[in-house]
Amino acid sequence: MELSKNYIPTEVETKWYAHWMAKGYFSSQPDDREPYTVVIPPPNVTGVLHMGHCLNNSIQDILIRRARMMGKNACWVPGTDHASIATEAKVVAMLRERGIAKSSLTRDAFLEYAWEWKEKYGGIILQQLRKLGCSLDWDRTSFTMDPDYYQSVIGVFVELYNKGHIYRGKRMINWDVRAKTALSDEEVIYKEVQSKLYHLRYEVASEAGTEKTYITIATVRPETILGDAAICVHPDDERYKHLHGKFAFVPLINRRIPIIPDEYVAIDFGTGALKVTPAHDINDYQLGQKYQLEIIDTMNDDGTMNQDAQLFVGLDRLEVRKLIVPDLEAAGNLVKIEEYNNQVGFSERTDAMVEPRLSLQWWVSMKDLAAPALTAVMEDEIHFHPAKFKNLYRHWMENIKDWCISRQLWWGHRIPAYYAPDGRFAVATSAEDALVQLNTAENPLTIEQIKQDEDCLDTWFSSWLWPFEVFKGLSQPGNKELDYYYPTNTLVTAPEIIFFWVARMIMAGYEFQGKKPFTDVYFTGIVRDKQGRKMSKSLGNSPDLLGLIDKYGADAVRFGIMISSPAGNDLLFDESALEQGRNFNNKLWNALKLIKMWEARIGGQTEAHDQQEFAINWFENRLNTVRTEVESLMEQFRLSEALKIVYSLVWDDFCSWYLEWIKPGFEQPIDAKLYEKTVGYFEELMQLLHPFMPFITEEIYHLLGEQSEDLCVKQNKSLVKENTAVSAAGELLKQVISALRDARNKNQLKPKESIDLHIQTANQYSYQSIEAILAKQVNAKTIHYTQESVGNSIVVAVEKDKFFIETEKQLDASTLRAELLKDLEHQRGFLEAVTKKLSNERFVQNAKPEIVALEQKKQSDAMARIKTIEESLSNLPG
RNA sequence: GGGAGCAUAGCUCAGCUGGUUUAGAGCAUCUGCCUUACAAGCAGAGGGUCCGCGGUUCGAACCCGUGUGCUCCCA
Repeated sequence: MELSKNYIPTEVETKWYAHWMAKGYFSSQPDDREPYTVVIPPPNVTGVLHMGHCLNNSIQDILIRRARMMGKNACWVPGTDHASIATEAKVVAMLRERGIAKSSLTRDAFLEYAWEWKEKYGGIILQQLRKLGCSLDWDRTSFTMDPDYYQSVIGVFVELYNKGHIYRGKRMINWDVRAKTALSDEEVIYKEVQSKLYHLRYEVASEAGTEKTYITIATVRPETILGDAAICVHPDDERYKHLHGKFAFVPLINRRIPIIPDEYVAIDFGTGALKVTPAHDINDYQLGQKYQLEIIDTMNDDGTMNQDAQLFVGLDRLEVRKLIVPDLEAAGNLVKIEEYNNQVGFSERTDAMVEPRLSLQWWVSMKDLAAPALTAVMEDEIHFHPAKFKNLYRHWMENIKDWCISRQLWWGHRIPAYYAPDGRFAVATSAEDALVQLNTAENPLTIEQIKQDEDCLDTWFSSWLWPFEVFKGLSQPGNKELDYYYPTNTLVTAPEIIFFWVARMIMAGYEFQGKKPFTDVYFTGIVRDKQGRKMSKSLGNSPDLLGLIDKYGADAVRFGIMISSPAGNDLLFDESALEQGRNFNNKLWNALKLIKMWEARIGGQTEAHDQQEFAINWFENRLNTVRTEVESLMEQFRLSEALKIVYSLVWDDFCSWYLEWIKPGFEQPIDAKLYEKTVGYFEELMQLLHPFMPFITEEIYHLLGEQSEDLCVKQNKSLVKENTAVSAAGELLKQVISALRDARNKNQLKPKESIDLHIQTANQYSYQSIEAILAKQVNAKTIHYTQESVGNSIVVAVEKDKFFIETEKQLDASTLRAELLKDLEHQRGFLEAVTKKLSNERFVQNAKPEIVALEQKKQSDAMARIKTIEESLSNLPG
C-alpha cells in the first residue's frame, strides 16, 4: 500500500469515529468492572464549540479513554443546559426578527416557540464534540429540562421549602432593567466607569425667623434623591454634631427627612454626609432597616421613574440623572461637580447597568447546606487539582450569602408556588396539591382560582443536580445505575464557576444523595489569546475551532491545546502550538513509512547482532520507564507533563535514537526479530499516546499490521520497572555521540567527511558492543582503542574517557584551544565551588551522608576532567 | 475596600521533600546539512542578577518577612 507523503487527518478522523460508534465502545452499562464516571459540564444549549470547551473536553476525553484502556468501565455522560437567560434572549431575538413581541404572546405560546427553537438549533455543540473525538456515551444524552429532570428540580424546590431552606422575601437584589429580571450576585460584572460626584446642599429645617442653613452631601446618583429617606453623618464628625436629630428637606420635592448619626459613614469621603435611599442602594437599605426609615421606591421595573418619584415620571433613570442637574442648579442646591471613578455593576447577560432594587424573590438559605460541603473539600474527601483552589473555596463558603433563585423568565423550571386570591400561597408539586393546602372550610377555593408563580428558577438550581440526575437519582431514587456510577470520579471545569456550580453540586450531592458528587475536581485554566486577553465575541479573538480542526486535524488541535496547559494555569492560545501538533502527526506518519519500507526486506543475514540487542534492550527499558512516569503523572492530573514526556519518547528516543541505531543500510535486509520488536514498540507507543491523540494512533496501529482488536479498547499491559544500568549505558552512548558530533560541527567537518576514531578508556569492552552504532552515528570509518594520546587530532572528553578524532582535514588549532580553555575555565569554577562546600566543616557534619558522598564524587570527576583537558591542551599542535 | 494567586531564557512554562554538577523543556533565534522516513525534517549551538531587599539554614529558585509589578475572585 502506498502511504501519502504527509499525514492527512480528515478522512481518517471521520472513519474511526464512525467505527468506534458502530462498535459501541463509548456506551456503558453497569457490570462487574470498576466504573469510571465523568459527567460533562453541560454546555448551554445555545452554545457553539469554543476554545474553552475544546480544552475542557479534551481533558475529559483523555481521562475517559485512559480509564477505558485500564480495564475500567468508562462512562462519560453528555448533555446540555437549558440556560434560561441566554436561551430566552435568543428566542426573543428570533421572534423580534419575525415581527413578534414577547409581550403579545401567552406563556404557553412563547414556550412553544422556545421548544421549537431548541429542537432546531439547540445542541449543535454536541455534534461538534464528535469532531474533537470525544468518546461520550451518546445514549445517555441529558438535558436539564427533560421531563424527569424537570420534575426532580420541582421536587427539590418543594423538599427544600418544606425543610425550611427556601423562603420568600423582600430583599435588595440586582435588577436587570433590560431583561426585567433579578440577577444573582454572580451574574453581575463590576466595571470601573467615569462618573461625576455631585455635591448637593439640602436645606436644614430651622425655626421660623432664623437664617437658612444647609447640609451638603455627595452622590453619583442625583436622580435617586427623590427616594431619599434620611441624611446620615458619622457620630464623631464635629462638623455635623449640631445637626443630630434635626431634619432637612429633599431638594425639588421638599420632603422632610431626618438627619441621623451612624458609624457606617466614612468621615473623609465626599462631604462626610450621606444621603440615604433605602429603595435603591444595598447599604442604604440596611441603614433603613436599622432606623426604620421609609422605603420610597421611585423606579419601575424597566428603569423608568414611577409616580412616587413625583418628578420625571416615565423617564429612564439615566436620562433623569442628566435632566435633574440643571433643575438642582436653578433651585440653588448644586454646590459643585467632581470627576470620579467608581465601580458599577452590569448585567452579565444584557450588559445593562444593574439597579439595586427591592423585590419579592425566592431564596435558598445557604448556611446549613454549605457546612458539609465545606468540610468535604477541606478534609480532602473531594480533591481539588490544583489544591490552591481550596483556599478560594473556603473563603467563599465561610462567607456564603443566601441564593436568589427566582428569575423573571418563562424558559426554565416554573416555580411551584401557588397563590390564593387573598395572597396566601402554598408550595407543591402540582396545582391539585396546592389546592388541598390552600382550601379551608371558611375559604373554599376551586383550582381555577389559584395561580402559579409566573417566575422561573435560576439555571444553576437545575444544574446543581446534574451529577446524580443524569442517572435519575431523584426521579428513580436508588436505581441500579445511580448505585453503580455515583459518586462520579472526576469533574473537569473552569475555576470561574467554582461557586456557581461546583460548590452547589457538592451541597446538592450531600443534601439529596448523602454522598459527594465526585472525588476529584480538575480545574482547567482560562483560554486567552496571545496577548493574554480573555476570548470573547466582542473582541473577535476567538478562533474558529472547527476551522482549526479542518486545517490541522483534531489530534493536532488536542495536542496543541494540551501541551501547554497545566491544571489551573491559564492557557495563552497560539496557533503555533497546533502546528507543533501537526508536525508531530507527520513525524509519526513518517516513522510508519520507514517501518513499512522495511516490511518487504525482512530476513536475510544481518550483521552486528550485539548492536541490535543493545538498541532493543535500551528502548524497551526506556519505554517501561516512561510508561511508569506517565502513570504517575496521570494519577496526579499532570496531563500536559505526561503528554510532553510521551512526545519526547516518540520523537527523540524512538525516532532520533532508536530507529537511527537499528536502521539497515540502503536497501539492506532487516532481521526478523528486530522488525517484530520494533513494530511492537511502535504499537505500544501508539497505545500510550492514544488518549491524547486518538485518531492517528488508531490509524497507525492498524496500518502496522493485522490487529485482532481496536486500540481504542486495547488494555494496557502491567508496568515493568526501569533497569537503571541499561538506562545509564544508553545515556552514555547518547552523550558520546552528541559530544563527537558537536566536535565535528565546531571543526567544520561536513556530515559526509568520515573520521577515524580512537578511544582511550578503561572500559573497552562496553564500547565494543556498540561500535557499529557509534561508527554510524558519527560517521567514523574506523574505531581503534588506544592507551595514549593521539597527536594532531580533535580531543573530546566524556566522563573519564577520551576520544580522538583523526581526519584528513587540516585542523584549526586555535579554535580547538579556545574551546578547550573555555571548558577548562568552567570546570575549574565548578571544582572550586564543590571544594569550598566540602571544606566547610559544618556542611560535612550536618548534611546527609549521601549528599556529602555525591559532592565528593563531583569533586573527583571534575578533577579528572580538568586533567584530561590539560593533557589535551598540551597535546595540541603549535 | 476584602481575599487569593503569580513573578525562572526573547515567548510559554517545568522545577513536587531545601542538597542530583554554576537551573531544565518546548517554541523562537543562530550555524551546518535538501544524508533514500520526515525541510511540517536532520545534526549542533547560543541564550538566565531564578523580580528587588532583608532573614532562617552548613546549604535557598524553593522556607519566612518586606517592597515592587501583574492577574484573578469577591464587594
